[in-house]
Amino acid sequence: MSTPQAHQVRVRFAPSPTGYLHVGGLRTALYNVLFARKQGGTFLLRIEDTDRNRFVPDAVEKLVDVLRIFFHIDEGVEKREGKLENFGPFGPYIQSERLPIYQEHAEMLVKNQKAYRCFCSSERLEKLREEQEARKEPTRYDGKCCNLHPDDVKRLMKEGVSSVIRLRIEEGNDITFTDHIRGTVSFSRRTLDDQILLKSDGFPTYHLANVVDDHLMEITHVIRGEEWLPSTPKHLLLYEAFGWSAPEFAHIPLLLNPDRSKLSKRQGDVSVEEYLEKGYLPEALMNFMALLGWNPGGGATKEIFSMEELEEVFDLSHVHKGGAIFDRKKLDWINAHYIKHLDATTFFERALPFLHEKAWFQDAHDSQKTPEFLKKVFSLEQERVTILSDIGERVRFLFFRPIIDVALLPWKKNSNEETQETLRILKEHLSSFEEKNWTRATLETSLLERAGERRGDFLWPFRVALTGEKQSPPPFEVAWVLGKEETLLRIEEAIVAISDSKKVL
RNA sequence: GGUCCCAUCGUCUAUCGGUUAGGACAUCAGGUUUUCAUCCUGAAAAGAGGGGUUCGACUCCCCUUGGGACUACCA
Repeated sequence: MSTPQAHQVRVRFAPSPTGYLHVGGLRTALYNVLFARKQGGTFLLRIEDTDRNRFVPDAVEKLVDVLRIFFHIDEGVEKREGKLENFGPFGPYIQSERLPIYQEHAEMLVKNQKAYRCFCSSERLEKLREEQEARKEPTRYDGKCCNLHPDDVKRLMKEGVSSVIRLRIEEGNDITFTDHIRGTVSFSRRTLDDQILLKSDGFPTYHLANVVDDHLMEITHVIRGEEWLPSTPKHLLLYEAFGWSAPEFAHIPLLLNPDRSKLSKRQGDVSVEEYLEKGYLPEALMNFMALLGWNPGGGATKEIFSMEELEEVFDLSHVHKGGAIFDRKKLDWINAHYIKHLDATTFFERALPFLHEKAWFQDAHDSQKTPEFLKKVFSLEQERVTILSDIGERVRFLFFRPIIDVALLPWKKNSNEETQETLRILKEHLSSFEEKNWTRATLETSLLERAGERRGDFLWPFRVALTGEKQSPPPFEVAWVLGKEETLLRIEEAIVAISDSKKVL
């Protein structure tokens, strides 16, 4: 006999496959994972695909792909050799593969009078609801079928009239439970509807499937979004009807749009895939999400947490109750912070694919696509990009010779002649450089020394000549990346440009 | 309409009856050997309102207001 694992914490993330992972879902998953790890428990993934009308091809595969970038899944579904597979002792973990289980359980409830067959058509239900709304009454099932004679049920079934199974909610005490985040929550039974458990197509509704699976999979803590709080009493009633003890609940606050409504597609990016594609780092995303609604408490002001640290300190008791606006600016800051702290090699490896995606990069010269060159470019970029897809955008002049706007060249009130003279001095100075001295440090030291007090006079035309821009990394760094030959060429072009402009005048 | 949840700077939040109500993002100002970025310093910025309880409430209770979620054969 194996020891009963009554005290073993088991939590689940149970998304429905919509085609992409919602950031709110990612945070729910994160809180589940953190809670599980802290307790030394198990985190499982269950797929709630019980709505055939919303079937999206490959959605489960996509979900699994994204999720595994962030978390290790102990039980559930994963891709092995490109194929979806259930793994773990309580499978299958995909609800559409568990239909008979739900059907049996629903029938069991009917047999025990805890549920009943309802033959009302969708049309009748819809009309009923409309009438109730018109009368400003609570919309709910009127109980037409709740006391059907067994013979009638038999007859209707025989005739093939489509039917659903509804939970029978009877008079009784208020339903009260303790939520880990909200404390005691209480609902009156009278406001509860006779919830549909099994749809006419034989698929379970969320309520049935969720309760049956959480019980069968021995889930100890249900950590889910606050939108489920109002249906928790129904779930509790279901556990009771089955004669099961219910798991513990923790309803975490919602993620909000800037206008404080539930975070939605309409008002910005909600798909985790999109954030990843834009170059938000998974670890930055985790850090940011953890802080939306949770903090370590105790007056701590630390804001940067690795996943390991989070697993260490996370605690449901420090989860906030109110919803949190998804603040993109703060995410940007955290992401930039993580990027800056990446070691150069890692940054290079992770940002490179984003450069390869740029259409303009394809037109760059082969010598500018070598790792040697790109590493120099990236060293200029690391402290300047917020998201990885920013890579290269601000420094295209490193790949393509800029067109010089002569008007931009002079520093402050300097004349064209003075500027041209400066550029000549620069050219001469740089020409004398030996190739082996063409390093970042040497260039900086040497140029600053040559410029002396007149830094602006020197560095400004230098920058414009090299970049064509008013804003750029320091010109000696740009020169270092470009190399001696290209640098001298660009300076010469600027000198010529000034001469040409004089002729026109 | 009904049920439930929530309420500290613009945003994320600390505070678990006694604090000059703290931090971070964003904003603004200044500095860091030219611009951008980084970095540093500083500034402005909050307890929705009304009742209680208490020697003392941001903190506990009630009401009001405001916001949100749910109210499908969707999850």
